[in-house]
Amino acid sequence: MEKKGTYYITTAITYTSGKPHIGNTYEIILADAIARFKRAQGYDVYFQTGTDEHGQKIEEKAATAGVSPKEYVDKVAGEIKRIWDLMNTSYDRFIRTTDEYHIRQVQKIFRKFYEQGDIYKGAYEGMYCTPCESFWTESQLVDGKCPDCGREVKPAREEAYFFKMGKYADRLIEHIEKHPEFIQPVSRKNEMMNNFLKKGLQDLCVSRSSFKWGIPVDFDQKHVVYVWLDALVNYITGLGFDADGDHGELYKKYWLENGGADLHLIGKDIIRFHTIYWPIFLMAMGQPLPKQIFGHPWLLQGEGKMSKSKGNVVYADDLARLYGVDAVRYFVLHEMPFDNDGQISWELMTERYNSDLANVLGNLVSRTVAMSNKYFGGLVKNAGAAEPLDGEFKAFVAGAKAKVEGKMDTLHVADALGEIMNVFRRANKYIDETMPWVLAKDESKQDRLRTVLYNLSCAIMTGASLLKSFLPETADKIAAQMGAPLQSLETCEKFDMSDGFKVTESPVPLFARLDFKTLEPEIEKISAAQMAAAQAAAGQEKSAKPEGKGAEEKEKTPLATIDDVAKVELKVGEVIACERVEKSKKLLHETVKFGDEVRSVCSGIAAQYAPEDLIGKKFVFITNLPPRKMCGIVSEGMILAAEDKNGKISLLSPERDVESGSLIG
RNA sequence: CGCGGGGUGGAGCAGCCAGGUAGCUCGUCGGGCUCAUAACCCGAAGGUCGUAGGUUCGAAUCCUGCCCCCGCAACCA
Repeated sequence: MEKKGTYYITTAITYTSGKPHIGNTYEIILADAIARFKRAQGYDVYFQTGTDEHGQKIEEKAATAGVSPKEYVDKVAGEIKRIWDLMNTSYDRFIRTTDEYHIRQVQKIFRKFYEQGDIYKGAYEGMYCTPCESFWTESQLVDGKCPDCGREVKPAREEAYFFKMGKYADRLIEHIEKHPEFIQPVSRKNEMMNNFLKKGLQDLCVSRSSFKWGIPVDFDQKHVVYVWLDALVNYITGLGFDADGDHGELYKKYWLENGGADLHLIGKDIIRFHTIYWPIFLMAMGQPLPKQIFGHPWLLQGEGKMSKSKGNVVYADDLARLYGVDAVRYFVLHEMPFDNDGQISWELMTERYNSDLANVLGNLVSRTVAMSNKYFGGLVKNAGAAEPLDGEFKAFVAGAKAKVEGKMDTLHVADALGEIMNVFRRANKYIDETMPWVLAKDESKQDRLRTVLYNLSCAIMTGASLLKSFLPETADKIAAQMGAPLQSLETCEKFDMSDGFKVTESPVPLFARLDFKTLEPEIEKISAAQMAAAQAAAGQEKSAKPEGKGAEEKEKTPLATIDDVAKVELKVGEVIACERVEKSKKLLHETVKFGDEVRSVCSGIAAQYAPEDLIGKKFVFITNLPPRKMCGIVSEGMILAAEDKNGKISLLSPERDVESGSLIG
C-alpha cells in the first residue's frame, strides 16, 4: 500500500456529567469512519478521544450522588469508554483529563503563560449574591436582584487569572483568512469572524476559585484552571507534549512534523472554543495550529427534544441491542447530513434498517450466495463470457471508489456511504438485467451464467471492501459469506477478483427484516426504564415530588399519611388577572384572589392555556408552598392540574361554585 | 430585541456560499420477475421550494419585512 504520511484526528473529549446519548456517540462513530478510511488509503493514522472530567457541574453531580468527584468521573468515564468500545471504534488513545501526565502539563502550561506575561492576575468584577455564592452580570439580574433567589446582590470582586486574548487576535484573523479550510463548514467561519474576532476579543478568565474540582494552579492553590484551557490541551498532552520542550515521540510525529492535527471533529456548539481559544493557546505556546476544525451538526430526536424526563432519549447501547452495532453506525452516519441537523427516531431507524440494510444489501448477498450454491455448488469463477451490457455495470462499480474518496475528502461521510449503497443497488439491477435464472435453464449458457455470478460477486466484494471503514463487522461478514477476502482500495478500482472462491453453504441473513410493531413493546420498556430512572434521580436531587406522574410507577408512589396530607394547604382561588410572561414560553402569570388575599402565581401551562381561559374562573391551588421566583416574578402558589400520558393537561376546578379562599380537605 | 439553526411533493434529506427548466432515499399507485430476507427491477402520480415585497432577462438560490418550528439558555410550584 502506498504510504501517504501521517494523519491525526480527534473527537472532542466528552464531558463526564452523565451517560452520553446517541448524539454524543455520533461524533465518535463519525471520527472512526474517517480514521478507518484514512488508514485504508494508506495514511499513518493516530485517533484520539477521551473524557473531560473537571468542573463545577461534576462537583455538584458527585455531591448529589454522595460520592467523591473522582469516583463519579471514574464511573462515567468507564461508561463512555464502554459505549465507544461497543460501537467498535478504533481509537488509539482514550485520554482523561484526570490523567496524571495531563494534569502536570496543564499546570506547566499555565505557569508558562503566566511567566511569559500572557496570563495576568486580575479581578473578576460583578454583582455577587452571597447566599448563592454566584456572580452575575448586570444583564443577568432580574429587577436588580439575584435571578436565582431574588435576594439583594452587591458589587464584589474576586481575584482571578486572565489570558490576554487580544494579543493574538490579529494573527488568528490572518490565519483564518489565509486558510479558508480551517473552519468547516464555511458558514461557521463567518459566524466566528463577525461575532467574536472582528468585535475584538475580551481577555478570557482562565481560573476559578468558586469550586475545587479542577486542576490547581500550582503557584496559587486557591485557583483551579478554567475547564476549557484544561480540556483543549488534551489534544497535545495526549501525544506527550511537554511544556518544557521534552516532547514524546508521538507528539513529534503527529503534531510537530505533521504540522498540527489534521482534523478536530467537534459539535457545532463548541466551535468558538476550538477556533478561537485553542489556536491562540497554541500560538502562545509557539506550537503549530491544527489544519482543520469541523463543527458537525446535531442528531435530534424526531418528536420534541430529547429529554430524560420524557423517556425519549435514545442511547447507543439500547439501539445496538435492538438493531445491532453496525446498523447503529449506518444510521448515524447515513442520516447525519453535512451541515444541517439530522433526525433520529425509532421509526426512522427501523425504516432505514429495512430498506437499506435488509432489502438492498442483505438480500443482495443472500440471493447471490443462493444462486452460486444452486447453480455451481458454491464455486465462483470467471468464465470470460462477457456481454455488452456488462460494460456499464463494471464501470459503475469500479468508479465507486473515486466517488467515495471524493466525498470523504470533503468530509461528506453520509454521501460517501450513499455512494457505496449505490454499488449494491446497481448490483441488484444487474441481476434483473442478466436474469441468471433464465440462463440456468439453457445448457449452452453455462459460461455466461458463471460470468454473471462472478461479476456480481466482484461488485459485492468491491462494495464490501469500501464499506469496511464504515461498517467493519458487516464487511467481514460479507467476505465470510462470499468466501472471498476483502480488497484493498486500489483493487476496488479494477473490478477484479482472483477467482475460484467458494461461497458459504449455510448463509445467514446479514440483517433480518424487522417489524416495527414487534419492536414497539421493547421500545416502550426502554422508555419506561428511563422514565423511572429520571424519577429516581429527581427524587434524589430534590425532596420527593408530591404529584404522581404517569402510570408506569404508580406502585412506587409512597403512601401518604393523614399527617402528610394535612401539611398541604389547598384553597380555591379566583383568577382575576392573567398574562403571559414575556421571557418565557411556558409561563402564565396569574393574579389570584383567595378571599381577602390576593396573590401572584406563576404556572407552566402557557403552551396549553391562554390567559383568557383562566380569567374570572376558579381553580384549586396549593397555598402554603414557599414563595419562589420564576423569570423574575414571585410565585406564591401552585395551580393544580391533571396531566395524561400524552402530556395534555387539565386544570382542576371546584365542581360547584364556592367562594374563593375556601379550604379544601 | 438573550444566542443559534431551520421551513423544498406524505416522511427524512440534497440543491442555496459561486442565480438559469426541482433532485435523492423511503412511502403510495401501476406493471414486471421469481434467484432472494413479501425481498428485487421498471414506470407513474405527487411540490406556486413558509409568506410578502425587492434586485435581475431570469431567484429554492441574493436583499428586506413578516409568520411558524426547533436547539441552547431560562423555566416548567
